[in-house]
Amino acid sequence: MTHSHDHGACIEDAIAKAEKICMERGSRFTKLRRQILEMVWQGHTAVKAYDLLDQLAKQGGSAKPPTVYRALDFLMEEGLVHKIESLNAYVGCIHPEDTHISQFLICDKCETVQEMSSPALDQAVLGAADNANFAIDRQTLELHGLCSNCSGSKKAA
Amino acid sequence: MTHSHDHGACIEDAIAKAEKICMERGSRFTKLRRQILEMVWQGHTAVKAYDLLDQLAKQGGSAKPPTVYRALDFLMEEGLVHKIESLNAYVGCIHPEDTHISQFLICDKCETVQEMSSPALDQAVLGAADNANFAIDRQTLELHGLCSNCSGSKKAA
DNA sequence: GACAGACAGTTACATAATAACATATGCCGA
DNA sequence: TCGGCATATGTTATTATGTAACTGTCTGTC
Repeated sequence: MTHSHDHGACIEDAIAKAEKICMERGSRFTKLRRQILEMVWQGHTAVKAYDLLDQLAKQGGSAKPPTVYRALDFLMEEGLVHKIESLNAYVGCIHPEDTHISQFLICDKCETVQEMSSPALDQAVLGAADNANFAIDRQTLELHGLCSNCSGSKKAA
Repeated sequence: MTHSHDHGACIEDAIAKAEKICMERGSRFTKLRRQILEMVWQGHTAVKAYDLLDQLAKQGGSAKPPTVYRALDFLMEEGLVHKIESLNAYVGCIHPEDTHISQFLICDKCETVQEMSSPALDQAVLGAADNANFAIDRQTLELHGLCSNCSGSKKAA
C-alpha cells in the first residue's frame, strides 16, 4: 500500500467513484472540487488545508481559505474525504460508495494513512458505548505508530 | 457522574493525586501548573486553552498563550490531563497513577467527557492493529453522541 | 555568592478555520 | 430567450489554535 504501486490508478479510481456518486446523488462535482480531491489524493498521506491552498495559489489563481474549506466540507459530506483530527489534515476515502465508520492507522514515520475496516473493532466500540448507556453519533479512531514497512516487522505477507 | 455530585471532592482528589505523582517522579508541581490543573478540573467537560488563558488574565496577570500551553504540555506528559483532539480541548485524567490508553465518551449536548476503560475495546484495538502488522504508539479514540442522562434512555442503574 | 538548569514572561508569528458579504454560474420555468 | 432562483465561488476581515525564540527569574548546589 505504501510503496511502489501505480498511484495514478488510485487517483483515477477515486475521481471516477466521486463522479459516479455525485451523479447518482444529484450533487455537483465541480472543477474546483475535483481539483481539490485530486490534490488530496496525491498520496496516501493526510494533506493540510493550507497546503492545498498553496498548491491552488501556484496554479495561478488567488485562492483564499474559504475556497479550500468549502470544497473540503463538500467532499466530507459526500464521504469522499475524511478529516484526521489528530493531524488537522485530510485524506481521501478508499470506499466512498458505502457509508461507514472510519478507523485509521497513521504511520508517524512515512506518514501513510491507512483506512481500516474492522468489524470486530466496530463491535467492541459499540459494546463499550452500550455498556455506558451512551448513544454514539460519530467516532474518531486514529491509531498512531509505525506501519509494517517502517517498523521493519514482517508477518504473513 | 454528570450531575449532582460533590465536585469539590473531584478537584481535591485530582490535585492530591497530582501532588503525589509529581513528588514520586521528582517533577515540579508549581503554583501555575496547579492553577491550570484546577481550572481544567472545574467540571467534567473539556476546557479550551484560550479559556484557561482568559481565566488567568482575569485573575490579574497578563497571561500569554505559551504560559498555558507549557503548563498543559507538562500536565499531559505527566498523564494528568488528556487532549481531546476532536474538540481541541483538554480534560483532567481520572486515574493518572497508571499509564493507560485513553478512550472518551463525549456528550454533544451536556458536553460531559467521560473517560472510559474497556479491556475488551483495548483488545480489539490491539487486534486490529496487529492484523495490519502495525505497531501502535498512541491512539485517539473519541466517541461523540449523547450520554445516558441526555439521551433519556435508562438501562441498569 | 556563583553557577546550572528549570520555569515563566514576552514578543512575534504561524497555522487553522469561519463569518459576512459580493459576484458568478448553472438551471428551470414562463 | 429571458428572468429569477439556488448553488457555487470570490473577497475581505477576523477569530481560534498553537509555536519559535529570546529574556528574565527562581531554586538548589557547590
